[in-house]
Amino acid sequence: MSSNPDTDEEKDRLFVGALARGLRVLAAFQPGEGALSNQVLAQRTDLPKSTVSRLTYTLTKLGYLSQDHDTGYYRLGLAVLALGSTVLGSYDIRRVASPLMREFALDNTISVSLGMRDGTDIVYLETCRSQARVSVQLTVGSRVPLASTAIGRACYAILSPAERAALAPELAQRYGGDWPAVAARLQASCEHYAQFGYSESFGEFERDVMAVGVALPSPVPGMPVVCLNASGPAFAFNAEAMRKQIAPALMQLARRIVP
Amino acid sequence: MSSNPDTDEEKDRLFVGALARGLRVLAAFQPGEGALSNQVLAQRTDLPKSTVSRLTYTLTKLGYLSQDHDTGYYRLGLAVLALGSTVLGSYDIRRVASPLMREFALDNTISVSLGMRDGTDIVYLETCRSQARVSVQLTVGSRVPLASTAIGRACYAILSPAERAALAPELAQRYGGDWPAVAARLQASCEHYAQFGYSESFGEFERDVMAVGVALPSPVPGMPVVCLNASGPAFAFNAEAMRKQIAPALMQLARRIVP
DNA sequence: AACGTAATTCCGCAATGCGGAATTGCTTAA
DNA sequence: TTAAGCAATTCCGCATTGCGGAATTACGTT
Repeated sequence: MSSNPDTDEEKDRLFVGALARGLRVLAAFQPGEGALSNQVLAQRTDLPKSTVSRLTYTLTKLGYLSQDHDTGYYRLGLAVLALGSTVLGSYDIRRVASPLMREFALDNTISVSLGMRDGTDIVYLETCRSQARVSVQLTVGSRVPLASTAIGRACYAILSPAERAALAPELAQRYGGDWPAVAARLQASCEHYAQFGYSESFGEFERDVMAVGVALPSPVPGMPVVCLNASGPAFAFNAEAMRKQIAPALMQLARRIVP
Repeated sequence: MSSNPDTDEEKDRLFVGALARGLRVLAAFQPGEGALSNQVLAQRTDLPKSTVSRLTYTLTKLGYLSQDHDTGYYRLGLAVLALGSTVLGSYDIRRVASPLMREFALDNTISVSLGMRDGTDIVYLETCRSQARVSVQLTVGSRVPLASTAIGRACYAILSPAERAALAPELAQRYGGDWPAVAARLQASCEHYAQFGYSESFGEFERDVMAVGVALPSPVPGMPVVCLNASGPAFAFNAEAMRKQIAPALMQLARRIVP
């Protein structure tokens, strides 16, 4: 009867399959999309139509989905937004960091972001954009790869050897044949971080975007590490400007956020 | 066996109780809180401890909760944040509105917010804060009452008579004995809106905070109405400044967002 | 009116999720 | 070191719940 893809979970008597299926429906919605039909939801979740109908009915009653009166299509409901903002509100560091980040973005005409590691990704907890236009408009909740971004490399640089060892299989799976080259660049970035106190990603994650990253000192016990990223367009910031001006300012911002 | 509080739902064969219970666990977390124990979750959700254990186990496996290694306490996971930001990303209007709102906040040294009606509340979809300190630090996902806020009154002002009639029982239930007085103020606000094109809330929702609200024209078909709010401290903005300077500028902003 | 398709509802079935009891794990006090 | 207290987890018998395929309904198009 079960349709979980993970056979370990199929045999896991503690796992609540109906809850998992319901969340799978919510997760079927992608950023930037509008409303989805039952059929699309069934396709994306690989669930039977009657199962999807029951789940969408329940989620709509609870406010996690809303149904368009005209088309019958579904979109994520405001109850989901409430949960999302509750997550953000649970990170104390954002209250301290946000005003300082806005000031930094203004003073330096650069975008600055705060993020946290989640597996081989970094998830943005806060982002303050400069007025300059850059290609990637990353927002809170966005995920970027750890291996090719300045913020990700800063996070990786302050992992313990045990944590890096635990992460290696996930990275290897993600990068496949490219992993040796990626690993070499990560190692070089660690050395750079150890020597200079910040990491770099110049045009590697996003073409023509220059970025530096810094880890916040003394993370809260029991919490994953949190890092800062400053990024701007290559036409406005050359490598020297990033190294001589932005990187020191970002390290100073980190010290102001966590004195 | 069911522990749903709504007896209609208990008898509703289409309703998926396990999903509802799982979401109830997620909704137990409040903004500004950190991690919660199993016991607190059981208390807040009114579910047996073994039920909560099973649900938190499932939610943790799926990334919707994360468990602190030291204390065993739970906090909302980053998968919830992803859903929250997907909600925001599904509102096209935010992409257009956000840059214009930031510019407005800067130019006028005032906070500006975009919100949508959800029952008798307004939910914030975007907020751009001025540098001036105000008491209420509302963020995306925040709910404010429709009846006592400028943005709420603007939303109410453009509801059809049928929509207002449908909303009246919910408002009556919310305000109880105060409802007649609240209804009178809402009615007066509608008349003000009809005459001037904006609504006011001077020190009514939050002491010493002056606010005006405007509905965006021609809402997207099938979408709830979206409104703007501009608010600042009374020491910086008296009634005349709000009426002569801010309200016209906000109406102009609305026209720039939806030409 | 007929057809096609999406969506919902039905219904028989048994797996799943329930909750109280039992057990485990941890901290604190004696 | 031992005992007690409490939170949290796991067990387990039970039957409700949720499943998915079939049937039905709803709607748009021809």
